[in-house]
Amino acid sequence: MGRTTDTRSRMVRTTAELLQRQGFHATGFAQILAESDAPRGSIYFHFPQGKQELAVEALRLAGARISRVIQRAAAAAGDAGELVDRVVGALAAGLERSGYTEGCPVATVGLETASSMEPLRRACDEVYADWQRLLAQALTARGVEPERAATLATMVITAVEGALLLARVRQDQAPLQLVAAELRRLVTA
Amino acid sequence: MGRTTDTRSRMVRTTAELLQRQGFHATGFAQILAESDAPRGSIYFHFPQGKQELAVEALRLAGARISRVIQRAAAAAGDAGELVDRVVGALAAGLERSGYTEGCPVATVGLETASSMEPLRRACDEVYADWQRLLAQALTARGVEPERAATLATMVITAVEGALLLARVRQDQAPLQLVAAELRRLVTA
Amino acid sequence: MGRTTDTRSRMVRTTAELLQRQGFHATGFAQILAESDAPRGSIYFHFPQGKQELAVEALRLAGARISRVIQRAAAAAGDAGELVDRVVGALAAGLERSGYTEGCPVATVGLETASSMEPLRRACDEVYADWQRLLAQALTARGVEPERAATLATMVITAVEGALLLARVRQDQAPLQLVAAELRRLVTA
Amino acid sequence: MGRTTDTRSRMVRTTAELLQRQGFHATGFAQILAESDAPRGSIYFHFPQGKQELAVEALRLAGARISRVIQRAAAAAGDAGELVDRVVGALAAGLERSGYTEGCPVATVGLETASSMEPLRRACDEVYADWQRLLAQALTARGVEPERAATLATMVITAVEGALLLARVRQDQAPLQLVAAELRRLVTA
DNA sequence: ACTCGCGGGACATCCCGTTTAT
DNA sequence: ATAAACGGGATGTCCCGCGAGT
Repeated sequence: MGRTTDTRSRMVRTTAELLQRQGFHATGFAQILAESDAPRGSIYFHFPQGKQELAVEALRLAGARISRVIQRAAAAAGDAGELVDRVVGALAAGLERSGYTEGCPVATVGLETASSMEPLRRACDEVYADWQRLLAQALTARGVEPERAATLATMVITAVEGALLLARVRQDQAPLQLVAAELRRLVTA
Repeated sequence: MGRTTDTRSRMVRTTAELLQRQGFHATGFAQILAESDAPRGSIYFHFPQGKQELAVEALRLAGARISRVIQRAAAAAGDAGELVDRVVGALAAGLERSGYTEGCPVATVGLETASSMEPLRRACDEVYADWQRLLAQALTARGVEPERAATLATMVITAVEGALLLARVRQDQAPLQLVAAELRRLVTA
Repeated sequence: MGRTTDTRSRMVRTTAELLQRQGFHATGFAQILAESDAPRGSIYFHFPQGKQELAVEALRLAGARISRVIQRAAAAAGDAGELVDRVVGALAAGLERSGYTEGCPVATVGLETASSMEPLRRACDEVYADWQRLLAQALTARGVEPERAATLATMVITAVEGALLLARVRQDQAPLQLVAAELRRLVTA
Repeated sequence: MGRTTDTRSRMVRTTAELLQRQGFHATGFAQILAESDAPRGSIYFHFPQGKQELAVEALRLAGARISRVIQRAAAAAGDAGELVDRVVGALAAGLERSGYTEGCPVATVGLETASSMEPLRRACDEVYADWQRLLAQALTARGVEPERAATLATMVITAVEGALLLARVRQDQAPLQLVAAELRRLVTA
């Protein structure tokens, strides 16, 4: 990590946004360079492995951002139900703010992965694993039995991921809210 | 006229498969033509609007296939829990059989959609709506109160969609099974 | 010639218009069929030699239309100056009416011709020769010495062709009017 | 930087030649690249707007070449008649040398322009305006009254443009020589 | 640390012409 | 006379990756 140049981190941030909105194959360097105002010559200096390397870093950045959302929710929430509410609320707000284009920052790439994109698949996997760990911890801290917490954390992630997908495709927050209500009951049962 | 229109439907079927595995932008005509053994000159005869038109038709076909899975599960299942089991089981089997490449046949495209791909987004939306209707009907037929059935149907779809995503990215059926168990309890409560 | 079908003559008329506006290479069958509302299967029934055959016929039709303009002007004009005025006036009106897209109906194709398009070049050549004959006749009939009439007819055609080109490119009738005035003086000298 | 930018100007020069001979729509990148021995990958580096941008530059280059012909003729010519002779002579020589394929370097493109090709139309317009200015200056310098010089300059251009068209279509220099003789008399009157 | 220019393959699209069947 | 389907080559465009030159 260390001290990255401005150009480099601007490229990563822009790429994260574009991957979230369009996926890997629809995102070209032309757009990345234009939106991050970076020079073409810098790509293979900063990212010798090319597009995949840049994408992996962008996915990690985007994943970490959501991790922080979960941590903040965990710090602020009283009970498990409120935790779910805060997390879903933050995601729903982002989706709506972006005109239903920015859902889960790793889902699109995760679904695009083929055998030639293993590093990307792995990066997505780690992001989900990280979120699951954080959620399970937060639930355990609220008195849920550890094994049950692990199960519930996975359930929350899957349902929210699916709800983000449906909400985006329908251009309507309803699925997110409906799922939030169900999950609230589930985790507080 | 020959034995035609065979070509056309072969193209649609092949495209459906490729969209499921790779998404829209990673799927090129070269691959579609090669795998469906179709002549290049026929593309714009059969699909004057080009790739999007073909993709819309492929998505509808793929959506209808899952609709039939749901209907068969509804016909065979005793209670609501068994219904969920059968649906998830079929999807999990497909995912595993394909080496974790064939998850939901419309999710990838749904997440790739930008403003210039409205017809695709709409097609995905309709597919999900259709599934939701079928599931809600099946639950109502098993004694669930209609409004609750609608909610549960959406919940089932979102959780399964998310589970298909996690399972694919993790290359492991565990999320699907875990979600199936939770949903079984939820719909039979 | 004889009695052509409706479809056939509609195709020729539409093609004439498109050749005048866009030239040969920019005019495709798709557009011809759409604008003439003709069925695709008719092309090679009516025009076995394909696009060039259709274009040759269209050029002849368009050439004959201008020939009639010249003949009408000759019939109505008093002196040679008025003759020039009437011809240029008709062409200028057509150019303006079409939003500066319809200049000379054969010039574009004439300039596009390569060695593989000999029939087209010849058709254009004949059109110009026809116009020159008609103009020379009309001038001779007004007392101009035959040899001089031939020269002046050619001069009128070249200057008007050039003026149509400049007027179109400039989107302004000025070059046509200026040229008309000069030619009037020239032919009445 | 190597010996670069050589490629770029070679592309422009080749394009100018092809536009003169075939027009815009008949000129493809394949031919441009082959005849200028340029790498395919450089097109959109040197000309981000694509074919139109390249064509505009080619038209300007070709226009400037004729401008120099006019300036040289003006420097060398004694009276206005000789000026016309020298200009027409140079154009006629080029036309004949090329086997009646290279007439006016901008006329074909000028006539092909549709609404989607505005930059091309404008480039042609400017070329003609430039020639007209140079010719008018040269005539004024030879004692012609300024307003009359402007008119005559336009007349010379239109007649020569038309003559280049007829000569090309007829594959015969006669129209050019005939027009040259008439113009000589006109400008020295 | 960064840039210019190359390199050439792939993309979706659209072309004109033909064949086979009415 | 027309239709349906093929046939495949060509179009302009855009892609990602590299290397020589500071």
